[in-house]
Amino acid sequence: MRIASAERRTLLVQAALRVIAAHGVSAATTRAIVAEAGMSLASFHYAFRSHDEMMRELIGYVVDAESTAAFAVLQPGADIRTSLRDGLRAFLDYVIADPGHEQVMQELVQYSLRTPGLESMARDQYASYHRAVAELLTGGAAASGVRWAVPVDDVARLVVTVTDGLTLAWLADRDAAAAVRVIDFAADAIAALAVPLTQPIRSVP
Amino acid sequence: MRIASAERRTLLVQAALRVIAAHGVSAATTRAIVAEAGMSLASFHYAFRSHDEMMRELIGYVVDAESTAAFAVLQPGADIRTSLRDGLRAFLDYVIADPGHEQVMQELVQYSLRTPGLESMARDQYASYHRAVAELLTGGAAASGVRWAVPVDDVARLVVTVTDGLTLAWLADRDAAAAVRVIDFAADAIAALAVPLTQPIRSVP
DNA sequence: CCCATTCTGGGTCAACTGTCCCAGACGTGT
DNA sequence: ACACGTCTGGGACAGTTGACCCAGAATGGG
Repeated sequence: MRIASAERRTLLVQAALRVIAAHGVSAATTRAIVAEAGMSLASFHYAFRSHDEMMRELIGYVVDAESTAAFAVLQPGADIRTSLRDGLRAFLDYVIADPGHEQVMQELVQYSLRTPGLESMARDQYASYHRAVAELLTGGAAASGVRWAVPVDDVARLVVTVTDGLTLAWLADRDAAAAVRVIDFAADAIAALAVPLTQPIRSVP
Repeated sequence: MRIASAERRTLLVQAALRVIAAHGVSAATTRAIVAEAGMSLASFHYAFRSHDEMMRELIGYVVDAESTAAFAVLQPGADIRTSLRDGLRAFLDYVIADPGHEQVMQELVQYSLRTPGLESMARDQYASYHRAVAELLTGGAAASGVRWAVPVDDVARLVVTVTDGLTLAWLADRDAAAAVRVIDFAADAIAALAVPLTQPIRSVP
């Protein structure tokens, strides 16, 4: 093999993610990971200097993956309230369909916060969320012919606050109906922050 | 000693909580806990059959503690929007003052969700939160001369959703100003669910 | 004061962890 | 075909973990 060096790192990271999704961060031991990847212990330490180094790369990997996963389809013409509601419901459906994935994200944030030297990665993870949602909100507003009356970054933080709270509560009590009620309320409330875009915005009125 | 049996269990649980707050769930090993409690290994296994049994009791302990910790002071006469905003801000101040505590709560939820046989404790934890917040909301509404236009349990879930999302984001990026903006928005939006209580409610109008 | 019960100190055990090592298999360029 | 660098298998290591065991200290009732 020739190009395997970086690729095998990715294979090990993905195997580690499968182990974490199935049994949690604490079960992601070096041996469990290589077993999942079908490799031997020596291969692991040939690709990574240490288990910690692999975890660092893993967190960077999920942050990148998350920031490019725009799991919302913007429908031009729909009003912003409907777009928000549909987007949040799609997110909930996704969590319900694959609870392991969001649980991994939550666990990795905790892991980052707890591991010396990795605290900044938790910040990066949230910055990545906020940026992705802000882009979605900007696109959604344009598609609905509105603009945000407050900075879009603030609106993005609201949305992420809701999705996080929503996810945690659903993971704990699996009450999807209650989650939908939260979504409908949040969509209404957040949509109220959008104002009609009658005129192109100009700097000096 | 005579009554030490139950008391020593509590002492060990509290020592375990201190260890978890300082270094996370994974650091809460039997030896670290007895060191924190100033006991010997034998004492631990005299009080608890196993480390797992202690963790189960620990989670029950924090759920009980949380449900009786009404960390909000209701001010009669204040309007409900102000009460909500002040209550949420007080919660944020508390998180900022003692980040370890809420981080422990988050970690314990993840631990419950991951540990076979403890999944129901995560549900209990959230049921406990929702019940406590619902009581607070009922009291707050009464103190402000309003009533909730939707079931108070739904309002409670909204509040818990916000506090969870708020806490996670702040733990990650420590942006208190952004958290306050979220709070102010949430207080406005949720207060809109309250309607004036002009008449005593009667079953048949 | 003595004795039975309750507790503890220290040692021990097997299991598991991350890490390392080395002989040898593999593929590649010549 | 050959030699060389790249990789892997299996084994080993020290450290840590949860659990246990037993002799003996502490304690309180008689």
